[in-house]
Amino acid sequence: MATIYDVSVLAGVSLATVSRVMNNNAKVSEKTRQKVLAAMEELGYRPNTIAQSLASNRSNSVGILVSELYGYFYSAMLSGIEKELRRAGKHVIIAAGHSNKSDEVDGIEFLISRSCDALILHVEAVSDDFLIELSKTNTPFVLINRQVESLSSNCIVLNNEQGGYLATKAILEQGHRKISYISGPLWKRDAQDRLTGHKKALADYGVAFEEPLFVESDYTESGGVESMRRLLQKNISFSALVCANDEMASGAMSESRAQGIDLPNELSIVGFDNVVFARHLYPKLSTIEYPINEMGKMAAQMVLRNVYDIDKFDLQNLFEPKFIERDSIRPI
Amino acid sequence: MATIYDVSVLAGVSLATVSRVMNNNAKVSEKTRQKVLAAMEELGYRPNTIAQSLASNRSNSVGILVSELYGYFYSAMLSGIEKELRRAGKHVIIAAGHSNKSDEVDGIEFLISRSCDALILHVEAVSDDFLIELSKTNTPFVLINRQVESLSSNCIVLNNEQGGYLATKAILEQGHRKISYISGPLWKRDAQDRLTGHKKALADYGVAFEEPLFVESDYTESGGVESMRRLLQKNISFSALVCANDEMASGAMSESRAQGIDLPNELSIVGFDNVVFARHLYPKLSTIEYPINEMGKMAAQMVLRNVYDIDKFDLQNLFEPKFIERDSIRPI
DNA sequence: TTGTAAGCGTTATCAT
DNA sequence: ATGATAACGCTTACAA
Repeated sequence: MATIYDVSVLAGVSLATVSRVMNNNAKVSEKTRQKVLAAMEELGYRPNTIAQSLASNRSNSVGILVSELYGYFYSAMLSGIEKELRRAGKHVIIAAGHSNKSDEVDGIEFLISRSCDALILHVEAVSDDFLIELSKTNTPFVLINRQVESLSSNCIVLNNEQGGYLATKAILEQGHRKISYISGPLWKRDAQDRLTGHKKALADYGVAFEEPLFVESDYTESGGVESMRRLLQKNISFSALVCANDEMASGAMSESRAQGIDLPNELSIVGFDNVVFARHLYPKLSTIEYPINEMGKMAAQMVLRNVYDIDKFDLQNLFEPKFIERDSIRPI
Repeated sequence: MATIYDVSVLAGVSLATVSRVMNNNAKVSEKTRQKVLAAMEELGYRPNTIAQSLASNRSNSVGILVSELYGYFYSAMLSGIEKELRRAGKHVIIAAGHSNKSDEVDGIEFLISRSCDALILHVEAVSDDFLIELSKTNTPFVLINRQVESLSSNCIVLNNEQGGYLATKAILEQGHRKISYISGPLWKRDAQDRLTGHKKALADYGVAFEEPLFVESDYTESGGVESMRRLLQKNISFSALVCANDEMASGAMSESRAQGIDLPNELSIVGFDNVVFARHLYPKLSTIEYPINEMGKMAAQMVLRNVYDIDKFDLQNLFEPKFIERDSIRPI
């Protein structure tokens, strides 16, 4: 592999000059620039990025920590990040945190030891205080899906409350008044917010929130079937169901059908997240779109701007969900 | 950040000795080792991986090229790769090739310029000759889902023919004899192989392959609905349908239902790939499992063994699919 | 077993 | 505008 030295010899200039034309950050006469370019071309020269990093103290790489590599949600996020970063010539190093504290901490240390210029983190288990401490080190980061007050300008979040509101509103507008709700685990902020939105929508339409129609679950499909079973056992009627995510909606749909309920005629259902299989369900699930790909893209732009001083982006911290109408809601 | 120099001073030894205990590749007396370890601990020393790479000409990183970051298939593959590599202290750099030649070539060059020690490639557009040329450079690679004869020991592939065989066999065993087939694009090797398996199964059961029951499509959901429409228009009856992937099966199911066909009673369907939404379909789709996560893991092990000389793995090039029984096939 | 010192391929600070 | 040359933090002969 040709080095900068080979180029300088062939072009008959110094190392420094070659470096200058590569980074074009200093004045080089057009004539020598051409000589150098020609030499590079002839040698098929490729700068050694490792050496560049060592010398410049910049790795041009950003570390990404996601909970899992697997699945629609994270892959959409990664895809948004990678595309944007790659376009700017940066690259991504990826680690998984598996939603537990020690893996998350390990992952972060790993990424830092890899000399990442910045981090994009989707962490769940680590504490706010840990993140605040981390912000005092010299590796800047942005947080996706996590709101830490004192770091808020580096946080990118979805307006979950609004999403919860929209889901329930869509149901209410079709005339439903007896509406059950399957929630995510309430220790999670997003589950809380979605529920808050739900309640607000009910209030706006003058419908009382009824405790018996509510069940807290765990965001999984099996949680959905179990919750549906519980709801049905109570023997109180309801014509619609809002689920705090699509997984649970899928479970609830299976269980409903198993119990002989005709979907969507006897029961309207709405989900949340718009995961990929939502439109493969039967009936096709109406749900709330979670623009995670966009949010990943924004995270990338945020580091491009804050860390690499590429100033052409408008930054945005809060993303708005929107309602996706399909076939799972019927007027009453 | 503390450097190896700081450690050596504090421990009262030379740089070289510190390096030796880090890499424990040379004899160091237990006493000095302890001194060094203590010094590292005290300083919170973290080796600078960039400098290590430059000096050792090893980056401890492996480049991954996938067609897309987005979606279950690739995320499952990445997840398998990352987990295995990370455990060995290597890390992954990821690029996307978008199934087109120029992006694939760019991606590969990008990864090489990042000094990856090895590559794991899932490429579709690039030619065999290109890959053969690439194998002459000094960056070794393994190929997932691609068979190149002269590189076969570095190829990891699924036995697609066997998968096609199993899918059709499952249908045949339920007594079906009029079986239609929606194929993937036949310029793709996997589509060919799956079809070959299908034909072989038919032959084994003494059923003739009938051209009118065959349609070539494109592996997409909309291709599935369109193909189903074409099949139905022909007005020849069939009691079962095998689809060369789950996407098309999903499309075919929607279209069938739209045309008033009662699934699975009037039509049995089998898919291929076992993508995540397969079990969310209604009826839950019986399909062929594609162990892509395992294959990713194997790719990582291959690199670990061939490039990093970690010798504890049994390598395997061919993976066997298996039939997943769910609710979409009924006896005739 | 331990130390010395020459790289690794760049960048960046001085001079010129 | 260009050239020397000292870092950057580590590995690895070669000596001792």
